[in-house]
Amino acid sequence: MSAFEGQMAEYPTISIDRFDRQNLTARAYFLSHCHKDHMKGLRAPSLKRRLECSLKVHLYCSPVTKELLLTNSRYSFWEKRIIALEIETPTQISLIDEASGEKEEVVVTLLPAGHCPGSVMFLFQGNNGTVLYTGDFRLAKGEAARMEFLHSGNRVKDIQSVYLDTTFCDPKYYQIPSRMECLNGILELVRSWITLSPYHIVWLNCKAAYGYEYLFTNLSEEFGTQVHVNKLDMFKNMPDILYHLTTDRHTQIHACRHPRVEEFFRGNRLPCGITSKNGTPLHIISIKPSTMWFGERTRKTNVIMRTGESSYRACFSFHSSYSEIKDFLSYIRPVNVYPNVIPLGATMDKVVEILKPLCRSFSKNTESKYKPLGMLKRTRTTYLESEDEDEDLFDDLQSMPLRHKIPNKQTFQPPLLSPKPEPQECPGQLKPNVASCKRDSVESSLLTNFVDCEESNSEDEDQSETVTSFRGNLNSLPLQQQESDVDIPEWKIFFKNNADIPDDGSENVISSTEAGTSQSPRLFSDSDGDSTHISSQNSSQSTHISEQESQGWDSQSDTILLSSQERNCGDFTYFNKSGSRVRELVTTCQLEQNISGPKDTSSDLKDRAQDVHTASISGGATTYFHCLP
DNA sequence: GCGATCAGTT
DNA sequence: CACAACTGATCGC
Repeated sequence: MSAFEGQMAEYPTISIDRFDRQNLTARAYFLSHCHKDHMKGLRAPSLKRRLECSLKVHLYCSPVTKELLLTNSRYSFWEKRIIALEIETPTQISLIDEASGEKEEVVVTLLPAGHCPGSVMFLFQGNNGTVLYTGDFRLAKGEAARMEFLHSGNRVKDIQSVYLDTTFCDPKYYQIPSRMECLNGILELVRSWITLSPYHIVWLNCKAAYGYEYLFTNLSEEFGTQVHVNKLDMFKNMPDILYHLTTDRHTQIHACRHPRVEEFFRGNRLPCGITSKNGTPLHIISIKPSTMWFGERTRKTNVIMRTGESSYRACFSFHSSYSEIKDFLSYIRPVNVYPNVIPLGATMDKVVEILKPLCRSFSKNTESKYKPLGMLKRTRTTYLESEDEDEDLFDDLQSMPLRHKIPNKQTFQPPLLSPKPEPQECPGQLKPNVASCKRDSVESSLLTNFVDCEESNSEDEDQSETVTSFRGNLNSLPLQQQESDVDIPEWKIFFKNNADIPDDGSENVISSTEAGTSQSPRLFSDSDGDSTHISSQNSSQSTHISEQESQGWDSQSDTILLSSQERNCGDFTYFNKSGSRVRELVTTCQLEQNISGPKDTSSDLKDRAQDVHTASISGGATTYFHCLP
């Protein structure tokens, strides 16, 4: 749960993900994603009143978030005041104090966060430095290196502060199986059940929250079976999701909900009420997505656990694991880091103690201030923190030698992908042992196995040593390029294989258990290492919102959008009130001056010029599923 | 009656 | 396995 109060030290006149108390006077609002704990105060009468008399105040978010928000009529009063910003499109925003007329410029860029549909991080650039607010995120190791806008040229931007999702920032959450491993485990479990007969039904016991959509779309795609949900109107303009959902209860996969689900389930009844089909009773299993984690040295990562006769838990996480968080932060190496979340059982101090060593200011204090003789330009690592007045006089090349951007344009590696699992390999669906059904992976058999849950996780382990032993590896991440590469810059790039689990090559342990008399499926899931193929590269979850959306450009006079193509030319592009596009040509230098203030120096200018220059990928498509499966 | 907050549940 | 939302009780306006 986010404990972020809404304001960042560097840009206190904007509020993010909080809309109450001191945030009521913000000059601009930002919403990273559509989860309730990030929307506190967003529909309060006090804010509504403020809005009525402060006409220049807007709420900025991704197009998908805007759509999800406005589907809820309680938020419709925002309609004229929301401005959807395209992903990875730097946009200049004027922060105006309506009383004094005082004005400050800031450039914001939305980066996909992989948490739920529409979820983004906000990268702000302005007179008080570059800061990153991550919102909630799940990014695999190495993803930061692939994010174009965290870089200037081939190097990481100089980021002053990161406001970080620290939900799992505790060594006990060292590793969480990758999205793909989890998805594969669930796919196999579902397959083993619904292929038994048309009366075999799977119920996904999901929370009422966005974030499971990629699970639904993958299941639907894999089995040609739409998923039953209570409500789908929020996806009316997202055909790639909508297509895989249904409100027709006659389907084998359900994700419907009911306040008294547990009692329903005990009575062999689905939350939507049905218990039989054509008079034949249904055989229902429940799968409850839950976060599972493993210690640093744990090899076996069972992504499916059996918790009862007809109940399973499946590994599923909206948030990055401890090692993913550290990987992300150690790549960015900001001067400061501020946790947005205090994990249960932890304290702010403890979290900061973990994160500080990954920041530059820490290096300054603890590492020797060795400077090679003859070096004309000092490194940032040594001095930076105190004052940044003059930092820009110095080239920072020295300070970031280990971090190289991984090119975004890469070719997707098909060999590991077997989009459709070979059905012929699963002749005996009735056979309890699904091992025969496993998909081939190139290097390792990817068994999926459940572990009975009689004993709760024995997996947890030696957490005490994890911190120290891990510390040495922090800068080692950029070398995962051998992974697949993709050409399309949007969410799909996250669907490739990431060797995000440290692999020391130990063996899988398959703990099939329980002779079980029922028809319960036998599933294994392991994951020793790299997950492999995913069912498909998949049905475009690139939920582009259909045309009429992504407008909302009413009263955008304060917003300037630097669109992809034009950025190269140093153009300004923005939208006028009628929604039509207006371009205003400026030179790159003019642009820089607009963005940066008096403190700017040549180096900073150079950096930003590079930003503009390198910002040319990612064609202008509308909107995407910013949940990165 | 509405909203904020808290405890409990899933 | 701890995410995120819902429910219900209580308090205040």
